[in-house]
Amino acid sequence: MPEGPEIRRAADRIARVLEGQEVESISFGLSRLKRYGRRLRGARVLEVETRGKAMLTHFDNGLSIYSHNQLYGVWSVVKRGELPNSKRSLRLALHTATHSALLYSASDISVWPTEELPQHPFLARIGPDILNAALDWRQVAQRLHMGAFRGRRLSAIYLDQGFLAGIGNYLRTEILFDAAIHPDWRPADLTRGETGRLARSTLAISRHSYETGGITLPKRLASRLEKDGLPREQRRFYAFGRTHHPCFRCGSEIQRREMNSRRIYWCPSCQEAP
DNA sequence: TCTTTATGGTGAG
DNA sequence: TCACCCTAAAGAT
Repeated sequence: MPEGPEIRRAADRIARVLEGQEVESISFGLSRLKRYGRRLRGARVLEVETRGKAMLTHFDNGLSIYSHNQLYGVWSVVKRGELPNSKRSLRLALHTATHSALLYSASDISVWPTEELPQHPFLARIGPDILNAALDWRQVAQRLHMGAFRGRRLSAIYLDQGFLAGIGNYLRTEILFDAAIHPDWRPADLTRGETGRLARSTLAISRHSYETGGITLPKRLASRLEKDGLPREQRRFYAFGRTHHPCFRCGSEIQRREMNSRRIYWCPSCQEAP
């Protein structure tokens, strides 16, 4: 569940069963964290929030858990006593009287005094959260033209969490496709109209992905493809993972390229190269 | 049993 | 840009 929208949905599920509840017991799978089991038992969960792909669980005793799922972490929320039989390694198990929130496989977990969280090396350097409702497209457009970004290629900017936190490899591809802008462009060379279009797509695609649980295609197109019998994985994205398949807009073959060992996809007709 | 791949991130040069 | 860290599943042998 790696990108911002999926992390935020997991946080929503966890918040529903944890917020306001007392921790009956909590255990950590990583040995360096075991000592916190005792310190968090009996604390009450104040809030579960996300900052990009990082999740923060705040307790009423002044401590917070920072967790980042990287590529592999998976959250599971179950009724108390219903441990899933998973082969994955259990890294965090937080139990209330009625439910358990379980984090598997993640390795980037730490416990912080809440007031020191701003000093966390990741949190200290990330940009605004892509799902922050107060973030408006004009601010995104403005960020694209900040000195740190305006001369770099969009393909690089859109993976940089310092630009906007929560975008990952599939949102990068999907946002650029939706805006019909090739990943090799630099903000400095975009017209005003293109910048605005890109900024709007950035927010629209991210928020849509949050609402649908990771589908970036518009609902009408997605349900038409479902009627056509396509399996779920083939009716999620405009371009991501669709190498050599026809573009949904123009029929051209979607292209794929390797960049920093990450794959990026685009339509050569809809997204004109610089 | 091996190698590869993945929706992520860091630090050196 | 590259090497590396992290973990698990899928694919190749």
